[in-house]
Amino acid sequence: MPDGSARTRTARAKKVPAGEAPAAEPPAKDTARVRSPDAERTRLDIIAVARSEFVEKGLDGASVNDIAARTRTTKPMIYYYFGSKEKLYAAVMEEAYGGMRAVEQSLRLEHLEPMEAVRRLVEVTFDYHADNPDFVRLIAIENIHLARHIAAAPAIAKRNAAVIEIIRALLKRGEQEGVFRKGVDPVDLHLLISSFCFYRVSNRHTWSAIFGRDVETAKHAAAQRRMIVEAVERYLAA
Amino acid sequence: MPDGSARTRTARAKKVPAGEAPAAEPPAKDTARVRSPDAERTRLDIIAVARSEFVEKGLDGASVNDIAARTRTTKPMIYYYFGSKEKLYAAVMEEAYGGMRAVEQSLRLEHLEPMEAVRRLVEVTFDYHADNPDFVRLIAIENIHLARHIAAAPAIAKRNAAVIEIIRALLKRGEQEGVFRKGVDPVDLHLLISSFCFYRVSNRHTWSAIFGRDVETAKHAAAQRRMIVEAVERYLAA
DNA sequence: GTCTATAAATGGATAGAC
DNA sequence: GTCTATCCATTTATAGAC
Repeated sequence: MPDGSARTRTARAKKVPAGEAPAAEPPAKDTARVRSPDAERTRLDIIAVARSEFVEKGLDGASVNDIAARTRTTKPMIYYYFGSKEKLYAAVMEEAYGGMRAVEQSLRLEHLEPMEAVRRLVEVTFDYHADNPDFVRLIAIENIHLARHIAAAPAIAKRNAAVIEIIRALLKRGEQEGVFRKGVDPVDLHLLISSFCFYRVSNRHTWSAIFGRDVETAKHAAAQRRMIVEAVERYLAA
Repeated sequence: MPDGSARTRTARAKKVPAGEAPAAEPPAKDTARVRSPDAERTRLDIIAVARSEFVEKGLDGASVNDIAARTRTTKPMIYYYFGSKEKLYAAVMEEAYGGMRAVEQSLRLEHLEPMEAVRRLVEVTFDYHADNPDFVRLIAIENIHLARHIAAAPAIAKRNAAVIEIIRALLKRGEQEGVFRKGVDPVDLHLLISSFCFYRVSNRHTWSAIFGRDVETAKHAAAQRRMIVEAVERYLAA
């Protein structure tokens, strides 16, 4: 089993963790001091193309040949940089969570009334998923593969679990002010919010095939946005 | 593009819809009068094995070789019965929705008070998803493939859209009795319920990788079940 | 209807020159 | 670091005997 990708290694001193063949000294990838500007440019090019291919066709559906063809470089370079198709995919996954994380960090909910803060949290979560269907697809694909690749990269988990603390603080404040009920679990609340925002994007194809409704219609999207906001507000109300 | 699979054809009189090569008279599959009992047995055997392989590895990840190996028959037979890997997958998909549909039909909500009926609807939906993770995976996989295969089989859509009428009737009754608010869209309500029940199963792997919580723990499952019931009840309350 | 054997293409991955 | 050319396993799919 791979360790996620070479990216997680930060210290040059550390050698290959003893097990696989060293494979011709992979490029040391310090974000601080990059070996070659071109190398990093090539690397980002590969990641961008790979992301789009994996989004469209999944891990098994995508082919390294096709990825290489859309790159400015060639197939052996992909293996030189990433070692395998699966490690390339893992590198794509690692970047995928970045956006939502950034949004969550910029929320600054502590300046708002608790109920107002919840509304904002839900709306922001809704909008992010609606605006980033590629992100949603990547997560769905990763779940098909049992989250093997993000499970192998603990850094991802650590950074992402931060939302829970934001929600926990908000719940506590709301309880103390008497506007929220007591005993709500922050992880479960996050589940309630995320599930709706995610599912309406991830399952929009079966949904529109079965119910003949284009979920993405602006009119329905707005109604659904109001719906989840209100559902969460009412659920939390004291 | 295929029409879904040979299964949807009911009349023997109908010939191949003009386009592809007839390919050696595919087995006429009337559920009423089956040609050979063994043939139907073989067919069901293939479907069962294929379902399990597709569930585990997805459409692209599964291989016809592996499916055939686990069957009591051989690879050419799979092509004889289904024509292609993708049509075999489509046949699996067509059966996938059967269970949930059956559950919905047996609900008999009209004998319950509206609020009690909603609770029951939510609980049954929750339990079905929790007890059938394979079903959830198939739907997730189908969405990765843009629901191409169920979109090609309109019969699936028609049968499944029936829940909406059940919900619509329930909402109307609740409104008239004054216990439900007005103006709730039945499709959106179905979305609110389904999203939570589906997502907590479909995304349990990334979820447990990130939040380190096994969603399937009985304790958490029970809490989440109460949560979605209560969230929907409060959302609907007049 | 059911099998053995194989075609034909594509897949991931590398050797080795520069 | 980057490329050309290629290896070899695996894949979907069929031909053809029975």
